[in-house]
Amino acid sequence: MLESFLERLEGVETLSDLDAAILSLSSELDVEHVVYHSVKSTGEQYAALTYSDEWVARYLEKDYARIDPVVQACIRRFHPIDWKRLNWSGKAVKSFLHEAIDSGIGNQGFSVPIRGPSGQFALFTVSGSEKDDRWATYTQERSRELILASHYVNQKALEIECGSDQLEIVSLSPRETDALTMLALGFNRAQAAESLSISEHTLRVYIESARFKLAASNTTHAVARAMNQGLLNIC
Amino acid sequence: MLESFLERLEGVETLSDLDAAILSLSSELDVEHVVYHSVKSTGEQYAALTYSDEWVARYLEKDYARIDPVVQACIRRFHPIDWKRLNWSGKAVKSFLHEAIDSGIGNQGFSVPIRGPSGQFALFTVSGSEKDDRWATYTQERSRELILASHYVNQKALEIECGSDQLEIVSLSPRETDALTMLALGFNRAQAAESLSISEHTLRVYIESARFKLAASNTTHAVARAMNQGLLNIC
DNA sequence: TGAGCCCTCGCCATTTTTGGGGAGTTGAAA
DNA sequence: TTTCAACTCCCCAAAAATGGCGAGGGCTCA
Repeated sequence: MLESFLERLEGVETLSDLDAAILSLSSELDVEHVVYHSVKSTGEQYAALTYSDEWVARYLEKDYARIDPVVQACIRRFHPIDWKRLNWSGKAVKSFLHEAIDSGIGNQGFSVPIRGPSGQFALFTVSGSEKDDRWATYTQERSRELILASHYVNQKALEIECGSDQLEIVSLSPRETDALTMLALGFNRAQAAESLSISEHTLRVYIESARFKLAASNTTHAVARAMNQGLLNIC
Repeated sequence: MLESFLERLEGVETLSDLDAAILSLSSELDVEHVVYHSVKSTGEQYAALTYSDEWVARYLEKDYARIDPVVQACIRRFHPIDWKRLNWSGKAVKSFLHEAIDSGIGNQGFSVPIRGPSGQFALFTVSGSEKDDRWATYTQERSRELILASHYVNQKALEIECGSDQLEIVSLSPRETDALTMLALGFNRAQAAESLSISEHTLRVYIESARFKLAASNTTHAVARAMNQGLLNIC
C-alpha cells in the first residue's frame, strides 16, 4: 500500500500531480478523508484535501484554525495525535465539532504534524466515521505508514514548491548570528554588546548588516526572519 | 530490526535508558556510529552518540557546527541527506573533514533532520566506513527505517524531557497574535496598527500584554518567543 | 451574577533604536 | 596579489518604542 503510493509519488512533478496523488491516498489508506495542508513562514499555503468545499470555505471564513483542537495540539506537539485524545470542552469548540461532523468530516481522525525548514509547518490528517475500537486498531496498525506517508508527501511538496531555486539561502556571519541571538533572547543593544564583549557600535554594525542580508526592515523583522530560517543558535 | 528497537524504546523512561537504547542502535542498524543530538530553543541540549569523547570535545571547542556541511544542510533541508551529496569544498571544510575521518567518524554518513515544536531541532545520524556502492545500497534499503527510528527517538526524547510539565503553555489572544505577527513581518507599530485597523495605542496594549504573557523583556524578545512556541501565524 | 479575560481608545516623558556619515586590521579565496 | 568579507571602533540627530497613568463595553465560565 505504502509502496505503491511512494512509487506513484516518484513520478509526481507538479502540484496538480501531487494533488491527485494525495487524494488517491484515501482509497489506498482505506479512509474517508485525507488532508495535507502546508503553511510556510511567508504565509504561502498549499492544501490537498477531500473535505467538501463548503466546509473548507466555512472553516476559513470563521478562522476555525484558531480554536480547532487538532491544529492547536499539532502545533504544540511532535507526535501524531488521535482526535479522541484531545480536549473538546468549551462552548466554541463543541459547536465547531458538531458543525464539522455535520459537514461529513467523520467522528474519528488521526493527524500528523510535520515541520520543515524555515518554519514550515504542515498537517497530514486522515479521518472518517468508525467505531472507537475499529479506529483504534486502524491507527495502531497504520501509524508508521501514516508517518512515512506524511513525511514523503511533505518532502515532495517542498521539492516542488521550492524547486532548486532555494533563493533564500542567506548566510549570516558568526558575529551577526551572535548579535541577533542575543537580541532574540531579550537583551537590548547595550546588554548584548556587553555579553559579546564588543562596543555597542560594533554590535550595531552586525545588526545592520544582518538586517541588510535578510532584507529586513528593522531589528525585530531581522530576528524573525533569521529564526524562521533556522539561522540562530536558539532556533 | 526496527521492531525490536521500537519495543525496547517502549520501556524507556529516563534519559540514561534512552542513551543506552540509542547506542544499541549501532549494532541493530549495522553501522559503526549512531548520533542523536537535540537542540531546543532554550539552548538546552541532549545528545547520545558513539563518537569518541576526544572528537566531541574538539568539535565543540572549535564550534565546528558552524562549518559542518552536514549540520548546515540539515538546518536548511527537510529530507535526509547522504554525506556524499554535500559540498565539501572550502579550506576550513576540508580540514574539518580530514580531522573527522582521522577521528574514526567514517567516510560515509546519512543524516536525518528532525524538527519539533517550539523550534526544537534534532539530528539523527548513522556513519561508518564503507565503499560507496555498498553504502548507497545500505541507505536506500534502510532509509525508511532510519526515518522512523529518528522520529520515534525524537518523540521519546521530547516525552522524557518535557514530561507532562508543559509549563510553557502560554496562549495569546487572537489580537495579540495578530499584533506580534505584523511586527514579525517587519511592520513598525504605525503600519501594523493601520493594517489591523486599530489605533496605535490599542496595538501597544496587545504588544504589552503579549510581552507580559511571554515574560519577554521587549518586543523583539516577545516575537522571538512567540515564534519559538509556534504561536504566530507565520511560524 | 461576578470574576476575569478580550477589545478598544488617549496623553506625556523618557529611553532606545535607527539612519547617515567614516576608518582600520585581518584572513581567506580567486 | 588583489579583492572581498568579516571584525572592530567612533559621533550626531531624528525617529520609534517603552513605561506609566487611566477608561469603558463585551463575552464566557463557574
